[in-house]
Amino acid sequence: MQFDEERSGAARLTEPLNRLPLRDQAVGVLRDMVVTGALRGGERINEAELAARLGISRGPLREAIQRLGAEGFVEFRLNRGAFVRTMSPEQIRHLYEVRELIEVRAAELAAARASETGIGRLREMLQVTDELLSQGSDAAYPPELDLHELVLEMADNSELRRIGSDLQNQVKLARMTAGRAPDRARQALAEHREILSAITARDSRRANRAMRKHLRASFAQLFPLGAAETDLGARPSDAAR
Amino acid sequence: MQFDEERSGAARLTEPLNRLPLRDQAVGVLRDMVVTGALRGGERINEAELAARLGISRGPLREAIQRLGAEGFVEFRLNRGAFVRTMSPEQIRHLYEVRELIEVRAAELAAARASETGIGRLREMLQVTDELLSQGSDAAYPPELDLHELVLEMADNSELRRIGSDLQNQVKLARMTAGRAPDRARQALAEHREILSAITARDSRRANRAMRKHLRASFAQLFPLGAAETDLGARPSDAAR
DNA sequence: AGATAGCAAACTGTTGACAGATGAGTGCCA
DNA sequence: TGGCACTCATCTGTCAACAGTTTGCTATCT
Repeated sequence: MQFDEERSGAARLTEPLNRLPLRDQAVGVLRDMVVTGALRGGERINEAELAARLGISRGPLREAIQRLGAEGFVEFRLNRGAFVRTMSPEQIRHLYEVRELIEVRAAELAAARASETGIGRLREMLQVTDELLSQGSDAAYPPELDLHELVLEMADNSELRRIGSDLQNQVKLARMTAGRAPDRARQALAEHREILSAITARDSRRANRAMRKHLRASFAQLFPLGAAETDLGARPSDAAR
Repeated sequence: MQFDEERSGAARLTEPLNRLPLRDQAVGVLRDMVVTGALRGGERINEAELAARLGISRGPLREAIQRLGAEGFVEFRLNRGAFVRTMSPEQIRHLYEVRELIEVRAAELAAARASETGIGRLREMLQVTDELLSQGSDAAYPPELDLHELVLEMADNSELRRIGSDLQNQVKLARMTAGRAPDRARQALAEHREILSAITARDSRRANRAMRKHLRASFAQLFPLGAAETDLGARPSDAAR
């Protein structure tokens, strides 16, 4: 999100040819710490201690914390510093409402707009998905393969991608505060398969329905009851262009 | 966005009872400087000079710049610092695509969900709008009255509001880079009136259409040609709940 | 004259230290 | 024994200075 070279995954404190500013490395590490629970919801961030732990000084760390703040990972209290954000069930419901809006449209656009090379990448992922499905239920994607990020990219709209990635982060935070839920990996894979299949077939309507179904199931898993509260309707829209 | 007390408008470097951290005051000032053109697109931000101009040191200023970065107002280059972001015509098109998605839904939800007191506030704004319409064409809303923010608030979804406000900022940036366009104030007021009327009547379909029409006209003004490129369809959706 | 290597100024990235605020703990008083 | 004021350690907010990089300029060589 800041430099070309930055990747969203676990940024190590190593040194590439052009080592990134400590601030940017810290952003990556902090994001990971929040979504993995190394920093727990509601916990106060002790700057001096954390800086020492990362082996940097408070300056770059404070800059990183500001970024986390803008991304919704932490909140600030006057003269008390930063606290890891917790999301209320209502906020999580709101989040999934917006996520559905964004990602369903992304799936539609991906089906309508994806380039040939893009379709190729989707096919690869589809193949990986099928292999995982044929294997055991403890299957998991390799970490660099993320269906939602891929769909957002295929949609070919820089702003949609920016917002979508932001929401992906929020979802990770929501999963932390809501606590780990029962294993849904296998089910999710099957839903992914349907999404991928629809997009590679360039079928916007089917992509719409498949993504919507997937997201609602994902939400229902977080809150087994009351999932039907959001009634946004599943009407497909005409494809763009 | 960071503390309760922060307001989005022109934050002065004064001191309330609990004076905000310099960093937060700087965020407000910098946002204003970008959207008013005091800092021009593409311009490099000289930290030492700007800090001196604001009467603060580089520390808090750098933290503020990080926030601006996360908000999309500035971009970073390694060892070159921060530069005020410019948006390409394509990025602006993308922005308006997403804005339509978000704000049209917000208008629908506002019509469906707005509380009685919320409807009251909308009626007030409707009245102000009518007064302005009956006056000269140089009429303008008082700065604290923003239809789009109000609609986002009425939609009663914290995440939708967060994303929507973010997009509002992007739009301001887009207006700067696209340059001031011909006077559309009067036309915009009429469109606002239709939106307000629809929401206070709790008519989601009409609110949908009115907001969509308004946003497309707003986009067309920035790019008089090629506005029809985004063909997202104007189908109304069922109201939520 | 044009190109190139070296130098110096300017600026970012980073650090450590100071000042003010917060809140937990302590002792005093009713 | 319960409540309250005070004290003090801890931590955030802020600043000033140091270090490494980038870039424009100058001088030299071809």
